[in-house]
Amino acid sequence: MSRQKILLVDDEPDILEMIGFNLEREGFEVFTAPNGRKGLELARAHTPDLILLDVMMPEMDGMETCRELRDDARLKNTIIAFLTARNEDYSQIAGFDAGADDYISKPIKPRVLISRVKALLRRGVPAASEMPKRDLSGIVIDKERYVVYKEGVELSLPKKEFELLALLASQPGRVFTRENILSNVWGNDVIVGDRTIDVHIRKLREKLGDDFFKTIKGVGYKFEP
Amino acid sequence: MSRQKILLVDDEPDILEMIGFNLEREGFEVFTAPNGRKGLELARAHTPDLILLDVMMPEMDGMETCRELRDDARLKNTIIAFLTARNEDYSQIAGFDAGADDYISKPIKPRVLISRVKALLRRGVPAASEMPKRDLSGIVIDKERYVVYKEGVELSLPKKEFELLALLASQPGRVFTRENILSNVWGNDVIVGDRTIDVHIRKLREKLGDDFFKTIKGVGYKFEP
DNA sequence: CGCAAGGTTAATTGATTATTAACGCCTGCA
DNA sequence: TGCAGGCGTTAATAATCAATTAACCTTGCG
Repeated sequence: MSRQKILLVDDEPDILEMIGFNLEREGFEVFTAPNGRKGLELARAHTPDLILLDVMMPEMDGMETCRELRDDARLKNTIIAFLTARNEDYSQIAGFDAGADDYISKPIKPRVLISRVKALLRRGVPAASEMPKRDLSGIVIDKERYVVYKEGVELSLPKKEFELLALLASQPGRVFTRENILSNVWGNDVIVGDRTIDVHIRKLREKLGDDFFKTIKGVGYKFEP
Repeated sequence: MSRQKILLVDDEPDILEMIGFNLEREGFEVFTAPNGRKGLELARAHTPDLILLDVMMPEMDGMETCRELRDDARLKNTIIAFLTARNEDYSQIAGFDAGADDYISKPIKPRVLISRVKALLRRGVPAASEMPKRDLSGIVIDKERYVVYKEGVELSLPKKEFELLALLASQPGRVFTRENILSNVWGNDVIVGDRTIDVHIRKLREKLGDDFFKTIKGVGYKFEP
């Protein structure tokens, strides 16, 4: 197999050099671009396996670039990871449903980055996605802050509601039985009635929209973008 | 809390020892059995928290064992994970609906297995699912999502219909008697009239196409791709 | 033809979930 | 301390949808 190609897009030359150097040392073929437009060009020219995209860039930012990348059939399946400054306001990101596969916070130690990159390439899916959980639906769940963004609008849900949402959304599409839900959100030894779950589901539907939560009668609930 | 108990059932002594050793080193209380029958005994004796079940075994295979385990009230809630050889033909896996909670492919690195096991015990829900999706001539059955795709189009069937389909499709071509069907989909102690099955079959025919369900008069029904 | 086995349809029953309101229980705060 | 408000829970009721049945129809075959 030929070397795997990585495209690195960031407006800071230092970052490009530093990360690029480390990736190359690991045997990857690295392309770098200082802005979205150039990045797009290179992506189309080389169809990289992975694209690391800084979110904040002049001229054409990460979000915009990502969307355009996703519009290119040949890049549909390319893994795209956003590089974000730590503590960046996720509500900025939440609004855009650009289609990234993972978020990586800067600054990041080269070794850590390398292993994230390798994991992404190996699995095709974000490993332990560091940050906001995208759900291809304008809904972002930030466990760290106990906050949910719906189309960029911040909602702060009560604990149970949040945890229920987080559980369902952890595997969109998967049906969780009431049993599943109880043992995960409430714990194995707590006894609460079945209706309790319904009520919380209802509150979530109220706040996030009915369509996201599907009832499978006699089976359970699932979250669908 | 006392140590969590894990029952490991596999006919290969090497595997038993290897996995068993690793699980014990992690602090679990491990029981091992070389076949389904022994496994069942041990399960009843110790009510483990998790059962790892090899699918292919002489004497009493994983599927069969699983079904029997599920029939035992005290083991109703025990987590059962199947160990399957990679690339095993899932169409062979009638245990599709035998009631397994997760599928784990062998060979698997001990470290990976351990983390899967821990996740299962912690969450009671499989993390990244290797649950088989049955694909037969344009019909895909996804038990995890409780959804069926017909030529890519998503259909969500009611519980009984879904289970009936899953049963028939678990062994395409094989005839299931009405008795078979009743005991698998409805359970041994439920009494329903004869026409009930017909009606469900009819609904399936309506939704998936007449041709898939063949009636063998005086015998039963079968599913044919 | 007449029976046996299934097929069809629509109505009925039954189970499960949705909804709403109410009740404690905390927490924060004057 | 006592009040206000948010949260989690439950109970009661309504609404929804699946499951079942009953009644009748069709088909194949002796």
